[in-house]
Amino acid sequence: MAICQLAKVCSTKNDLLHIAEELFVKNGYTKTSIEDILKRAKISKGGFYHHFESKGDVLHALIDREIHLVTQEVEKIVRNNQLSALEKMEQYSLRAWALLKPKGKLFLEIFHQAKDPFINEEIFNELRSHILPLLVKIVEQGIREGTMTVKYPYETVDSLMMIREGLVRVMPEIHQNQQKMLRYFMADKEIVCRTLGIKGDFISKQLESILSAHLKLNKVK
Amino acid sequence: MAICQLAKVCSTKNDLLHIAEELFVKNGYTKTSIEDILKRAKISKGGFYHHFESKGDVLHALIDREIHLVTQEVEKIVRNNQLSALEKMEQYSLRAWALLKPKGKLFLEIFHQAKDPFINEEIFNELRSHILPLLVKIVEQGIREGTMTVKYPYETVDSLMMIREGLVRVMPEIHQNQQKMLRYFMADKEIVCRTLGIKGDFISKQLESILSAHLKLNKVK
DNA sequence: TGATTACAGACCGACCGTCGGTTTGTGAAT
DNA sequence: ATTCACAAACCGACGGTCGGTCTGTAATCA
Repeated sequence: MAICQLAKVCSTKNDLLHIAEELFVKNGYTKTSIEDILKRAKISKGGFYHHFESKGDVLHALIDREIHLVTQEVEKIVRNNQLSALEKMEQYSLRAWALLKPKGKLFLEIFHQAKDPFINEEIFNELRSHILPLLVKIVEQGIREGTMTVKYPYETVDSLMMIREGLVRVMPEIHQNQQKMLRYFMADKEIVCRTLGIKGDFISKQLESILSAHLKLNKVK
Repeated sequence: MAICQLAKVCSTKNDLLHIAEELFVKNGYTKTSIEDILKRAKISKGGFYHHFESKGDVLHALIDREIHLVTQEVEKIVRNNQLSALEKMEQYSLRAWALLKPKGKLFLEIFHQAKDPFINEEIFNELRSHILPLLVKIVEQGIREGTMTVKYPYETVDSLMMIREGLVRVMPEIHQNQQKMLRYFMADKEIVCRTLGIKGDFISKQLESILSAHLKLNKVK
């Protein structure tokens, strides 16, 4: 019975999170009122505020949940002793570009493009505090291995992340044109190579797969 | 009398703009209510909405005004036939970093650091649509002159602007530490050189002046 | 004098968040 | 088994803020 009660508790909170996620994605954060969530969840204001401190609290919970997932993914890459720094950076880059897909599965993927400055700011800060240190480790490894030459690893990686963040903002515009998308992708690849002092080819094998995924998704549209 | 009347009109509207600017900078856009502005301007709601369509309209007016100024400045640099592409880019870079000063004069300079995601989004889009094409012209000139090597000028410059935009967001953090500031500045310089394929030194003469300006301002703090 | 301009201020509706109160479940004492 | 004490989950009316609208009005101009 105690377990049942606990399950009920979690279920309600999860319901709220789930519904909020759906509405936030569908209508945007600012345009979604708490009452909208209540209506769908068939719960009262009091019930809502029993589980969450504020509307922003729900957003935080959603973002935290997914940032955690992404962080774990990146950590797995960084900790893999089998991989060279180049391979690690390649895997991360592919993952990051996958995040820019027009139709993702994660809340982040969709939400990051929701044009809601509040959310973008939140996600940007969270990614910066969690992912940035991990990427710096990769670059430091690259420097040790002699495949990268970077004077200011932390600041450079930070800057590269800012580009990705900026790309998210302009993605709606870019997605409308496959040629554009391709150019931005190639430019990004070039920028990463140059800023990190990587010589030779980088991201070649899986390039087509990720690109074709983008293009396919655009065709479906 | 007609002139007097017209002058009165402009004066009231300018008063509103001026007060709004002050309050926005001081308390942030979202935290400044229209009534705050009315109180200071000693005007009624009706008066306000006679001159502006909405709260956002005031913001637009303020941003537009200053974007126009910045655009003119950059245009002056781009159109100066005396300058090489490198010199133009150098001048722009210095100007851009001046924008990151903790205490600027322009509304943009202060406001850009106001932590209000809405504003940053606005300014980002405006800068992108007005400044980006101008910078692309510089890079194209650089390519013609053989001092720059860029495969995707538009996308690359776009990315560089995204970095500057991102820097604005984290400036409050960076400004607290002179060493940090210096590293970010140097990293930025390096990134610009590498991504644009610039060989040799870039931004050297005026480097100290702009840096010392930053550092002095920090000391005063 | 009629029309337009430049305001004044009451009012509206949407929204976030609070608060006192109720129900439901839980564990212990009787 | 029943009662009691207590806490967690939940209800919904309400307060207060804020952006925006609407009607009224005084001055000015044609």
